[in-house]
Amino acid sequence: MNKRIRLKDVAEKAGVAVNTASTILNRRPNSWASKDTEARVFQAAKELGYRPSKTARALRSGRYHTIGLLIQDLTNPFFSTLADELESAVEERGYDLLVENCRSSLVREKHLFADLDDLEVDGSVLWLSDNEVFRKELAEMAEGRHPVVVLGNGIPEKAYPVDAVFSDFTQGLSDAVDALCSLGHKRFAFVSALAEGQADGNRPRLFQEMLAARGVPAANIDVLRTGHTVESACETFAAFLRQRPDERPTALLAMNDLSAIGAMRAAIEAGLSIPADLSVVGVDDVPLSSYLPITLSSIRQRYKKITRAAANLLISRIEAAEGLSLPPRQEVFATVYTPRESVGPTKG
Amino acid sequence: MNKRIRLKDVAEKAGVAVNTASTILNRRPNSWASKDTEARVFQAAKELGYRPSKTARALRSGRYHTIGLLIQDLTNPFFSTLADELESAVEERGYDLLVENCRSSLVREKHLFADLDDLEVDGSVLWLSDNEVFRKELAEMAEGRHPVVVLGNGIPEKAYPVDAVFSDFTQGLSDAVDALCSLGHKRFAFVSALAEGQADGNRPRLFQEMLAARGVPAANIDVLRTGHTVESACETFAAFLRQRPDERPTALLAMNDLSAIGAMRAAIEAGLSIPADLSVVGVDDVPLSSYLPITLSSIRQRYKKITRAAANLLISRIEAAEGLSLPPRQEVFATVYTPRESVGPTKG
DNA sequence: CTGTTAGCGCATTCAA
DNA sequence: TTGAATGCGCTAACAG
Repeated sequence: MNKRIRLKDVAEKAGVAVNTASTILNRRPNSWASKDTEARVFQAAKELGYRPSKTARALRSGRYHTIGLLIQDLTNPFFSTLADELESAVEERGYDLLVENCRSSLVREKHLFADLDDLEVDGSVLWLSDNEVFRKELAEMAEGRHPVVVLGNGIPEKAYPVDAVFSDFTQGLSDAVDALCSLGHKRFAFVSALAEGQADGNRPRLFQEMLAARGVPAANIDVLRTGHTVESACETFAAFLRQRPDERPTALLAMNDLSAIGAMRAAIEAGLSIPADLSVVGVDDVPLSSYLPITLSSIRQRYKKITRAAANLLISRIEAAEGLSLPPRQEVFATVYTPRESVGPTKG
Repeated sequence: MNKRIRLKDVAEKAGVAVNTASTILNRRPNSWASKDTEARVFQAAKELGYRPSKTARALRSGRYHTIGLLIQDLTNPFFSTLADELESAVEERGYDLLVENCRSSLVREKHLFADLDDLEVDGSVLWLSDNEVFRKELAEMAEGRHPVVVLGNGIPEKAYPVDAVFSDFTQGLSDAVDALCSLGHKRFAFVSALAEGQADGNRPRLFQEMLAARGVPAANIDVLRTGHTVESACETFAAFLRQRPDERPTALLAMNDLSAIGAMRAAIEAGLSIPADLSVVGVDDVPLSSYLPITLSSIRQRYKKITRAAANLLISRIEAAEGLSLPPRQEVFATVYTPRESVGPTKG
């Protein structure tokens, strides 16, 4: 029944004009209204329970006080943690977070990306399936008035035309490889978790090069392509184990914790014990990893740092004076290898 | 610098008036515009790359084509799965989903709840920490024009004044208890995962009654209160195990999978083996549960059914003729006990 | 079948 | 210092 309270109602109750109320309630600096009127306006607003209409404000001002986050799969703890942290980060700066969930579909990703500047947000943070694929579109966005920052693993060879925050994969990976090699591992599997139709990127190569530098020939490395769900990693690795009863790898590195967990499960079901028969390392260091029945070694991403950096880059750009066009910036955070129970020496 | 394309631009290009363009683009039924004009309008819209402003549309129509979802903790796979499924469900009906994350804070929950009808949504789905606490406010919402459906575990003794979808806990719980008892378990622990300051509700009592019916005295049941994170469940149960080196429970039931995983971890670190020394049952059946190194027995909630039912109830109410006021409806879905590796016979 | 008009609630010129 | 207009982009009455 109670109709919506408008600014007009507040103004009337306080005995002032709407714009006066507006200026006061928004604490605009150039208001030299008397202390008394200010008090009256605030009082009226409070008594009436006035809530400004975000929609009207947005329509008028073109500002939404909201930032978007595009992620691949909300169901993946990595992304939900990322969303959670980013929400905290932007909220401190007075922004809401709007999550755009690709649900592991590349075509959905295309659509969401295309609709990005149609979104009611002031800017967006993007964790794309593959930044390279969108390089051209990103360049176009940089021209437009929709600020964007891309996130990702690994530093691109050529810098992107937009703000970016990356995890530097090499440090953590290198430490993991060192650890595995010094534990005597000689045969490796690499599980790259990818969406359907997605390219491998340079990760497998990076892994191979690191192992090569430690004397492990490419022939001793099996590269498995799986989807990025637990299920698919489990199935893929199970199939692999079946068709390879001997000459099996003794160490496995998966591109994310979910895949690592899936592969671990497949190994267990195949009768292998972890880490005695197979050492497993994941990537992301999802909160759950350290609480699994067999705790999972992982290459940790710095969630807090990444999200805070992204929030800062994006919001600074949003709030920068209109004309001012900042050059693209890039920040990089190291990853850290975190050994846990899932890694141990080879039996042999 | 490409300015925003407005409806007016499309209309001009097509040589019609704005409202004509509006009626045509929105495929309103009462438009008897000539096929030819229609084609011209669509063509113009396409060529110009017209994207209607949701903000303006919302301001004008009071409809947002968005529904809100209030959850306790996005980081908890149960809630992220719920969000994911609900998003699918409402999208099929042409709505977006806006996630409101309490981040495990009851005060934040209060705020989000209070701001609910300030939100730019047509209605909301609520998974509250405790429906009873909000009973009064829910009744008020039912009066207002913000449709709401509450979700939850367990059927309330007194029906709520709003639409509701519940998981019926008793079936699954009863089956779990049966299974545990027939495996010879005599001493039990109950881990109720709660936010700080949250009441236990009737769950512990329900559990005790079920066990009593099977001849297990209350003295054989330890009720542990923990937070709802893995960490807190792990710590709480670890502390419990330390102070109770003997007379330990041989079976544990946790109010959600995350707590079950935390407790499981604590048991393992205390040197117990699962299920030989301790059987563990969770609630929710989070997707990950069946892929853990020791797969977790769980009382499954029917995510798909729950979210679809919620979407139907809410959207039907939203789209119901203005005047028509539907009575509160309630739907209930059974839970199903899903035994896995974490449950086995007692050693003794 | 099409065009004109009047707001949705707010912020922001301008006068006063 | 404050009040009266203007319009953000769109939809929905109307009247043509």
